[in-house]
Amino acid sequence: MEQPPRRPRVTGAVVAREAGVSAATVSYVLNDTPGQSIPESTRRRVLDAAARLGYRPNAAARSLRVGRSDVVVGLVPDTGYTATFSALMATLATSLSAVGLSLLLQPAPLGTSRLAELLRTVDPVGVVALTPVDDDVVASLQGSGVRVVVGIAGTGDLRPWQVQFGSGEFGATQAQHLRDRGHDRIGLVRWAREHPSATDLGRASALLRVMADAGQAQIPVLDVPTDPDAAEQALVTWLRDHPEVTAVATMDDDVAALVVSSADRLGIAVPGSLAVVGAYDFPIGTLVRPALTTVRADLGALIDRFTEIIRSAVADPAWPLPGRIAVDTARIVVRGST
Amino acid sequence: MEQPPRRPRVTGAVVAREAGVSAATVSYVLNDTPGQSIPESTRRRVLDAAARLGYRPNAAARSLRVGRSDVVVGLVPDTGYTATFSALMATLATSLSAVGLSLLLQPAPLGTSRLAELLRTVDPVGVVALTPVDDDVVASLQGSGVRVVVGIAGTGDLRPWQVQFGSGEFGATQAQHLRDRGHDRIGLVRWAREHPSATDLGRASALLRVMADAGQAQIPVLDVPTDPDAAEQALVTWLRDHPEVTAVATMDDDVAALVVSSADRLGIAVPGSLAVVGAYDFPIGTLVRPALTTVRADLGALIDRFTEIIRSAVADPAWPLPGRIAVDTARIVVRGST
DNA sequence: TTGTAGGCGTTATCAT
DNA sequence: ATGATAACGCCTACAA
Repeated sequence: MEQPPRRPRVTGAVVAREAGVSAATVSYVLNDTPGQSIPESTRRRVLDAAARLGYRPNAAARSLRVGRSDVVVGLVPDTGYTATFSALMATLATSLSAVGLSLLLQPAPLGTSRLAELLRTVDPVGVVALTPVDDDVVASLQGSGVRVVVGIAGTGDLRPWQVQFGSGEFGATQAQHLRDRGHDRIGLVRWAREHPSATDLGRASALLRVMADAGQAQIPVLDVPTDPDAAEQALVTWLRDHPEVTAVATMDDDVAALVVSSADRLGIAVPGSLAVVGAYDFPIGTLVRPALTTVRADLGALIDRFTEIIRSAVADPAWPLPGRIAVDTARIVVRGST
Repeated sequence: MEQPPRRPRVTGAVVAREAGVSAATVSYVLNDTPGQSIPESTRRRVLDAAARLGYRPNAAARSLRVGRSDVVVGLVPDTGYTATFSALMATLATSLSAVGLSLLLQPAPLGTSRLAELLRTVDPVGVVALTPVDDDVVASLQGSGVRVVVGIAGTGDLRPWQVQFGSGEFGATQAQHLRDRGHDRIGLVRWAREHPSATDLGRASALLRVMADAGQAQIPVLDVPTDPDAAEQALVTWLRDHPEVTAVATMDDDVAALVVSSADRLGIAVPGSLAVVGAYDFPIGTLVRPALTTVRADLGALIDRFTEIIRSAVADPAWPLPGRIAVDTARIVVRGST
């Protein structure tokens, strides 16, 4: 097995020779450089030659010249990288490539120094952070030619260049849906964790905010153990202890499915006596009966927004930073459980 | 809100000036160029200067010079990009970055022309394909300086530079486990699809292969409709029609969970009267009772192998292509359902 | 042992 | 309207 010979590179110079013009002209034509008047005939000759030879501009040379690459760095969590995030990144890659940008994945969390290294090496034009970024990281980003940073906000305030995604709105959307269905005493069921994540907390507080308007000042919360038997036991006890609760919102469809099956065992009718709304639209949601009403992120909308922000930041040298942007991506999917 | 000023770039020349040597010496020291004898004192001065200034070699310039980048392109399916694949890519990114390579995600399927474009623009050093690649794509890869291609094999023969992953072995592992448990009449349960995928077919044939040795020449197959009610109906009927079946292997844990709950309703004891083995270790598997025995990919092993292959292909200019490689990554996770 | 010089492919400035 | 030419940062023969 031999390494095959590398075929010669088609450079701008080769195209220029083929078209009978200079390399500069090729560049002008191919980039539609403003302030140049190229006659249509020349233009055609260059375009034809480029197409015929299959010319592709070299990314490295271009980056070296303009001092910035076409790369958008995607910071992905090194743990808890969910199917939702993954779908988002894959789709974002498609969407960015349509505007001539490439997505380069980097696992996070990255220390500031490590990230700074990366930035100076590849000169990315933008950063998409699916993981929270610290202030000092953002500071190092600002000095290194990165034009735009869009990210997922955790708790706390949004930063400039950040787009908020998920968490809080999910809770509000769940609560709103239950209110619309006439419920004013709802409960929250989550997985028991040592330390509740920012998402957990955000979800709960959003729920509380919406329900407060409906006259419910406090929300009973159940932290479900991961062990199946203990989980069902806990659920059964909790449901018995909170007869005033007519609906529950859950952190994800897995717990929601558990709630439905426990209610079934207790003879509690769903959604008649207890409404259940899940989250993330897991496959299990369509397998249980009744099928789960759930909340999921409208990734299409989010990605369009991401791409548009990045695109305009790249295209316009004096792009006005948008300050804070909030994108509401939570969508309710109504099925049988509410 | 203003665009902050870009701080000046730390180039090799700057480091050279700081260290009081020439740019060439800096390059020699930083790259450990063989055949050069640099005194320790000079060496230290250069290293110190580089560290002090935070020097990072520019990827674009290096690529331009060397004619090849440090980028490994990852071809990801634009549909059916599962959590498993995503975890694989994220981890692979980490693992590659440890050897100085970057992962650049590209959505697939890409037509040959589109892929060829990409290759000529970024000059990747390797390609990791999570999606099957056609012969002509491989051909175009060979001519463009790509040093290695590792991929997921579908049906058919493995190609040189390809590493096989998943599918077939899953079926064999499931069957082997059930044989070990004493079953010699097993059934296969999958989701009903218009066109069975290569994975579906591979899984079934591997199952058949193993069971043939145990004296079972044919395997009853049930294609479960996605509608929940129809699904349970189909399962109940099928279980009644195949009393000889003492164990079932399923395509994933979602169907497996469904089998368990249907068996429960029919009064069939699991695993006493019916053993069930799922696949992919979905969260639902630990939520049902009995918890699901399942098969999952040992991604750690796979990624180590991917990285090692890529690393050596990149490091050694005359890397002997390994022909075909098969990595067995299927691992059984024994829980209560078998 | 270390420095000089040339070139990788592109784009931008300045002539023509 | 188009063509030389320089420069981006790095690597590496070759010269000193």
